[in-house]
Amino acid sequence: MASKSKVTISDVAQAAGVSNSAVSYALNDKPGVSESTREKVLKVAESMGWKPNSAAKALSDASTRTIGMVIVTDSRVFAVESYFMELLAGLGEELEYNDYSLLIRVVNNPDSAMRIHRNWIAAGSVDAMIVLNVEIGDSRIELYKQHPEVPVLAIADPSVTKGLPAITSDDTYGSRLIVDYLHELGHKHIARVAGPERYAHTFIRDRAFMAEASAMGMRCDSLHSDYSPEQGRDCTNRLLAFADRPTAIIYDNDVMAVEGLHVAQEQGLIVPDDLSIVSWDDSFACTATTPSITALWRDIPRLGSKAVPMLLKMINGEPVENIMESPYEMRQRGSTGAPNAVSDDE
Amino acid sequence: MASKSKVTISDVAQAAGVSNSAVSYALNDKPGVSESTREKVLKVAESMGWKPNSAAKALSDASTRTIGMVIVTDSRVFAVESYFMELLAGLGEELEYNDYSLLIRVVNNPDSAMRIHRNWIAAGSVDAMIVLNVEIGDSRIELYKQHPEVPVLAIADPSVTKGLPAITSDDTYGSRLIVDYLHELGHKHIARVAGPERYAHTFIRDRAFMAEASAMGMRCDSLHSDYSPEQGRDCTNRLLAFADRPTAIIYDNDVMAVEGLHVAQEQGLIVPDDLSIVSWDDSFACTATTPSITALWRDIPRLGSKAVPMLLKMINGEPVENIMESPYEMRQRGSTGAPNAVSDDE
DNA sequence: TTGTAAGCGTTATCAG
DNA sequence: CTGATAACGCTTACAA
Repeated sequence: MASKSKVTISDVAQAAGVSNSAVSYALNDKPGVSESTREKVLKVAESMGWKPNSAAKALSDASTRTIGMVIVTDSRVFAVESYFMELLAGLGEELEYNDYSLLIRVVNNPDSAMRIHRNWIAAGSVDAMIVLNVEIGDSRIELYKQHPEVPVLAIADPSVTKGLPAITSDDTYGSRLIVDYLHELGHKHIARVAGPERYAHTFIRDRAFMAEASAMGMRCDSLHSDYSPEQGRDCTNRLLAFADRPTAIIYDNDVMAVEGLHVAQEQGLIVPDDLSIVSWDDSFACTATTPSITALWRDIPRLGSKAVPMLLKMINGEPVENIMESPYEMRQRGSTGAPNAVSDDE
Repeated sequence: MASKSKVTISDVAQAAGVSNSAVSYALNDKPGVSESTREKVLKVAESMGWKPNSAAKALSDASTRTIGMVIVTDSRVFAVESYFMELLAGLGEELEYNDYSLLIRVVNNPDSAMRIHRNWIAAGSVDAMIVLNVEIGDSRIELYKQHPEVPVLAIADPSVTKGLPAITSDDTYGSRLIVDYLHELGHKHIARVAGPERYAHTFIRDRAFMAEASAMGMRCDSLHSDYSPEQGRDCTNRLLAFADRPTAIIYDNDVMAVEGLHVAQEQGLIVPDDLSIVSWDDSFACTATTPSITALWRDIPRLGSKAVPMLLKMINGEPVENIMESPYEMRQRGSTGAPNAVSDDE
C-alpha cells in the first residue's frame, strides 16, 4: 500500500543496471542511448512507477510547465465570472493536452496583483503569463516590457499592449454588428451603458460605436458604469429621463442589461416597442427574462484554446502573430424590435 | 533595464561579505545568525532585488506553497461556474494572505482528472489538494487514502470521505429550511428536481428532503437530472403531467429553476398561485425572471476562506476537525406563495 | 555566531 | 553508446 512515491531516476538507473544519464535520455526521448537500453529503462521506470519530480525538473532546466494568471476581482462584480470560467474552460482543455497547468491567484486589488506578478517573475514560478482586462497605461504591461525573459500574452487589443503579443476578439467588428442590427430595425437614436472607462476594451468599443453610429446617420449617447446592477439601473434611469430619449440601449454586460430591462418595465415602457435592449455578451440570465434579451454572443472558450499555441510558441522562443478573432453571433431575442416612433422621418 | 532577475543567495552572500547559510538563515527569520548580520543581509538582499526561487525551494524542502485543484466540467453545464468562482474568491483571498497559490487544471472527463491527480502526487507538484463534487464511491477518495503523505481536503459531507478531512455546508439543514418554509406556506405536496444521483450531496439532500417532508406530513416526489436546462424543462413537464401534481417544485440549481418557471408559465400556470418554485443556490439569474425566484442562498466564499486554515494545518501535519457550516438564508421572492388549492384540508 | 558542505532530483557536459 | 560529474538555488546538519 501507499507506494511511497519517491522513485527517482537513480532508483530506476540502479534497478535497470545502467547509469543515471542513460535513464534521463531514455525517459526524455533524447538521442545518446541505444534502443535496447531505452526499452529496458522505460519498462523498469514504468514498473517502478517513476514520475518526474516537477521541482527538480524546474530547477534543472528552468521550466515549470505552468502558465500564470492573476485575477483581480472587484468582489462585488460577478459579471466577469462567466467570462473567466469560459476562458478557463478553453485554456484548460488545450493546456491539458500539452501537459501544462495554470497557476492562479485571485486578489481584490491591483496592488496585490502587481506584487504577485513581480514575485512570480523573480521566482521563476511560471513559464509564461496571461494578462487580462488590460487598462489604458496598464502597469502590468510596463512591468513585462522590462522583463522580456518571461513570455506574456495579453488578452487585449494589440493597440494597447505596446508590442506585447496579443489575442483578442475584434470589438470594433462586434460594435458594428450591434449598431447595424439596430439601424436595420429602424433606430435613429441609441445609447450605450459602457463598462469602466479605464479598460482598453471599453475605449475601443466607445470609439467603434460612435464611428458606426455616425456613419449610419444615427445618434449614440454613452454613459460609463462599473458593471454593477446598481449602476445598470442608475444609468438606465438617467437615459430615460431625457425628453428626447433613445429607442435602444446597449449594455456592456448581461447584469446591467437585465437591470435595464426591469427599470424600463417598471416605468411602464413596453420592451421592445418603446425601448429595445441589447446585451454585450450572452449568458443564461439573458434567456431568463421576459422578454428574453437579445445579446451579442462570443465564443470565449475558443479564444482560450487559441491562446495556448501562442503561449507555447512564445515559450519556445518562436515569434508569434497577434490574433484578432471575430467569433460573434447576434442572438436575436424578444427585447429588440422596430421602434414605434419612427414617424417623424418617413 | 531588464534586471535579469537572477539574484541568488550566493550573490547576496558575496555582496554582504558573509556566508551562504548566514543569508539563508537571515532571510528565513531563523536563529543561527546575529542581529547585526541579519540586518545587513536583509538590506543587501532588498537592494539587490533578491527573490526566492520557487523551484529551488521546492526541491530543497519539498514544499511548493501551492494547493492543487482539478475541476471536471461537463463543458455544457455551466451551472457550476458561479459556485466555483465564488469558492475561488474565498480561497483566493485567504491563500493570498498566506502566500499560497492555486494550481488548477480544468478537464472534461473523470479519467483525465485521475491521471492528473496521480501525476501531481508522484511529482510532488502541490502541498495539498482540494477535492470537489465528491461522488458515491469516488475513486479520488480511494486514491488519496493510499497516499496519506499528501494532505487532501474534501469539500463534501464527512460521511462520504472515508475519514479524509472534510468541510461542507450542512445540506440536511438546508433541505429542512426549504421544506419547512413551504410547509408553513401551506404546501402538502412538493417535488424536487435533483442533480445527478452519483453526487454525494444529491444523495444527502434526497434523504433530507424525504425525511423532513414526511416528518411534516407532506408528500415529496423526486426526479434526478443532469443540471442542464433541457432536463430542467423535461422534469418539470413530467411533474406537471400528473393529475395529482405538486404545488411546489424545488430545483437543485438556478438554471433548472428558471427553465421550470418558464415551462409552468408556458402551460398557463400562475406562479406562485398554481405552482411555487424554489432554487437551491441563489444567483443573478434568479432575480432576472418575472416573478423573481425564491432561492436558498449559501455563503460559498466563506466556505472557501474557512477551508484554508484547515489546509495549512494539514500541511503542517497537525490534526484537523471536520467543519460543517450552515451559511444559509432563504431569499424569499415572488415565485413562492401559498398554494391556491388547500381547501380540501381546512 | 559563523562558514563549509552535503543533499534535494533533474538535465547536460564531457570524458571514456 | 555509456557513465561519472557538475550544475540549478536553496536548506540544514555539522564543523570551526
